Amino acid sequence: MKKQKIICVVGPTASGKTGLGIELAKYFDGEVISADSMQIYCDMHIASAAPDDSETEGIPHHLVEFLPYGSSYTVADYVKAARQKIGEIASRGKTPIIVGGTGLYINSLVNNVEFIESETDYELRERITKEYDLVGGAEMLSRLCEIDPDAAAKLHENDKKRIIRAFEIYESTGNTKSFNDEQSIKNESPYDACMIGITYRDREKLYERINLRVDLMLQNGLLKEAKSAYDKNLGGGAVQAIGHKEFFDYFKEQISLEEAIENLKRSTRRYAKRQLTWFNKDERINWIYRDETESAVDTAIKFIRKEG
RNA sequence: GCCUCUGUAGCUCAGUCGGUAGAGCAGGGGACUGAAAAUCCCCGUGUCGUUGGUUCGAUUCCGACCGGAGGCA
Repeated sequence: MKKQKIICVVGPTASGKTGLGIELAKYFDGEVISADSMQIYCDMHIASAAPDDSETEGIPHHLVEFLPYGSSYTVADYVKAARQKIGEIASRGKTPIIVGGTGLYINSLVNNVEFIESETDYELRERITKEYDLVGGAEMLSRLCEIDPDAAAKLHENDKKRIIRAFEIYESTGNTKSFNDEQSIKNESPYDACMIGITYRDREKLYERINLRVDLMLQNGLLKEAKSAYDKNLGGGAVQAIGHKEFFDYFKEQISLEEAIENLKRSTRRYAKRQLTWFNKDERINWIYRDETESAVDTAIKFIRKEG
């Protein structure tokens, strides 16, 4: 079977992924699918740095700003939706270009991780969480060790979310997490992905860009957007967005605006670092360093040509 | 000009009654399979301002000098 060719543009926040994705789409007659866990939501256009119509130059962008603020979404949902979009774009004879910074989403899509067809059971999760809070992480981890020693060995007793999830999997499917993980990557990926990574060699330069971008967001009305998110007071994935939550303490009059802005810049820097950790271990990625190359687009095109 | 305080990690500062030093923040590294912009783990050697002196030994005590802050003139 011939594999579907796709292009993936990854990298830390503020590195220029969006712009590169659009340029590549123009060059290869493509359409963009976002791989960003925050750009999926509505009402956080500024904080999530979702592309403006003025930027996209008519290139269709998929999986962007389509979910109501306050709803929940999972990797499994994302992969399902992205696969469908890839199929649609390909059937139009266009090139699918995945652009985004959410490592988990990209990896799961490209590596063809197959998730079990089932909804998240929030009641079950809550029940296990209560148990965790009652008996503590060490006890929970040792219980996990009884049923799934492989998974337990990889977890730290403070890794609450993952310990809980391991029990969740066991109770809802009857299988262990390590068994499910193994099953999930049994089938070869239907995609032949050319991975392009974009960043700065000099970390300081990336951080300068981040600081600058935060200032720009503020000029564009970030504070107002954050305030309206704060007033909504809803749950869901969007409340975790960097760019809103940093202002919540300011709205509560617990910190100054300056402090909030500093916190926001710091959160963004740390996030960028985590993204780099994620992508750096992926050997398939062809890296472009913006501070060392004349034209990121030309370099990217060369990489893509080389891989066919 | 004189007096007082001060100079220790990128920043703010502890500390060593003389045996070459440690916190917070910043930062760095790693992990990641249904919350992932989330979550979790690990990481502190720096001419102790410079230079002389005392001492077995000085970042610590003494002197001079060079920065910084304040006070008196």
